[in-house]
Amino acid sequence: MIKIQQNTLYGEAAARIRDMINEGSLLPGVRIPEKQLCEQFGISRTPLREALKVLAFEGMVELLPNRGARVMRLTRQMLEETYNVMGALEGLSGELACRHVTEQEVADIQALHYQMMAHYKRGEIRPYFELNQRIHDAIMLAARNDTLRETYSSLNYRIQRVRYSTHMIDEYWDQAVADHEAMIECLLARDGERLGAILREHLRHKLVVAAASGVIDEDQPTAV
Amino acid sequence: MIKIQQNTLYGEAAARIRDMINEGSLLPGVRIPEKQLCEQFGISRTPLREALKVLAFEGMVELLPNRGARVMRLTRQMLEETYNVMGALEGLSGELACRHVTEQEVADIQALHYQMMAHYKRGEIRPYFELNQRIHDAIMLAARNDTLRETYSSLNYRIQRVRYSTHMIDEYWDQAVADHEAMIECLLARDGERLGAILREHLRHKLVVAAASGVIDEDQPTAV
DNA sequence: TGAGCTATTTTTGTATTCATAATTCATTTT
DNA sequence: AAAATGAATTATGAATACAAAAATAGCTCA
Repeated sequence: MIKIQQNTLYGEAAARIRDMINEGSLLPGVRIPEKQLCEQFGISRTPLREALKVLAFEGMVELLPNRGARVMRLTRQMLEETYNVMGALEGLSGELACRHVTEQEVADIQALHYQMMAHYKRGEIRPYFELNQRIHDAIMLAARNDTLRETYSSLNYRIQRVRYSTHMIDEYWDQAVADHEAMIECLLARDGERLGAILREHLRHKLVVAAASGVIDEDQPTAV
Repeated sequence: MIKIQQNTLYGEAAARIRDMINEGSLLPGVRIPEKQLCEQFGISRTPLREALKVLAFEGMVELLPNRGARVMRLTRQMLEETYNVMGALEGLSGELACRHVTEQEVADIQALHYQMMAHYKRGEIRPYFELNQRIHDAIMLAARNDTLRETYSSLNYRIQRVRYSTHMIDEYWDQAVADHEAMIECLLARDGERLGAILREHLRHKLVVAAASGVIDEDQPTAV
């Protein structure tokens, strides 16, 4: 099967750089040498630089005039800010989802939830995370607001690397699962206000976990 | 006074195109011919194209592969979506502002408020809008969350053209002023939750005004 | 030997050029 | 005459070339 390559070079490049940052092959604070990446991707500098512009706007890299691009460092402050904003957005997604969600979607989300619970009980963290993400995505989709979804997604990119490297402490994990139980109840009852509130709180808990995991650059630039 | 030209060509170009869209010299849906703008700005295509990438990410223009850039049209749907998201963000700004705002800032905001009220009583809509914007900005600043501010600002760009062209009906104007009175009270009482709720509602009212003003492209693409 | 300056190299920012896809216009055919 | 096809033109996407700024290295001189 031939993949239809609708994507432009700069879009492709942006995606790859994003992945590299999230996977840790490009470390926070380090310079991104255009030439090297061009060779690596087999493209010229023009589309690569366009990609960097997009990523800069996303907040993945910072562009210093005449001094090139650097991978944005996540300070504790920034992470806190981002989680707060994402909390507000997820809260809205919950409210809107309760208004627009279909029976079918609720059923699907419930199914995902039970699947997730199974992984939780077995202590399988990776699959748990996977399902968790899919549930949140499903709620976001049910909100029927693409602007919201894109805004959220853009912020989410920035902190993916933290999420990936997060390892759960049991206590927080239990709390997260409890949040999810309550979320399902709200969805069934179409209680948007409460679902919104839970989602906001839910993100606040996640922040604590992320902060504890120690992947954050403290505000004073540590080397690298 | 010499303006410090820290800005790059692409940043300058992006700003100018933004302004052109907001002022109406580039109309929704029309193609943006690269060559023409290059001549107009006196720059080459490279920085201009970089500018378009940024604007595309902001949601000001849409980039169709091999078919160039078009000014994004504001459908009713999009406007509604955007106002919802901005409402959530302003709501958060209110909550955070009540936590972080200084006495001095509250006093400044109050001063702006009274200034605004004076214009309201005199029916001076332009200066009223100006002060109104500054009050919201001040609250946003008091929230001490740059991520929030930038996210909000990016969405705000998209709908500036609607705001500019909005003419107030007395009824809505009265409502807006009432909202503002309540906002000041909340700020003084540091009642973040209520301030947040008011701001969310406040934006909902603005949507009604914008929708009524008829500057929106309906979802079915009208010519142009 | 070390500090400061200059020259060289490297890298970034911008312009130009080349290739390819889309659009337009003319011609042909039904 | 209208529709369809194909050639010419134009615009976009990407690569290369050039200019300017920053980083580096080497050199001089105290």
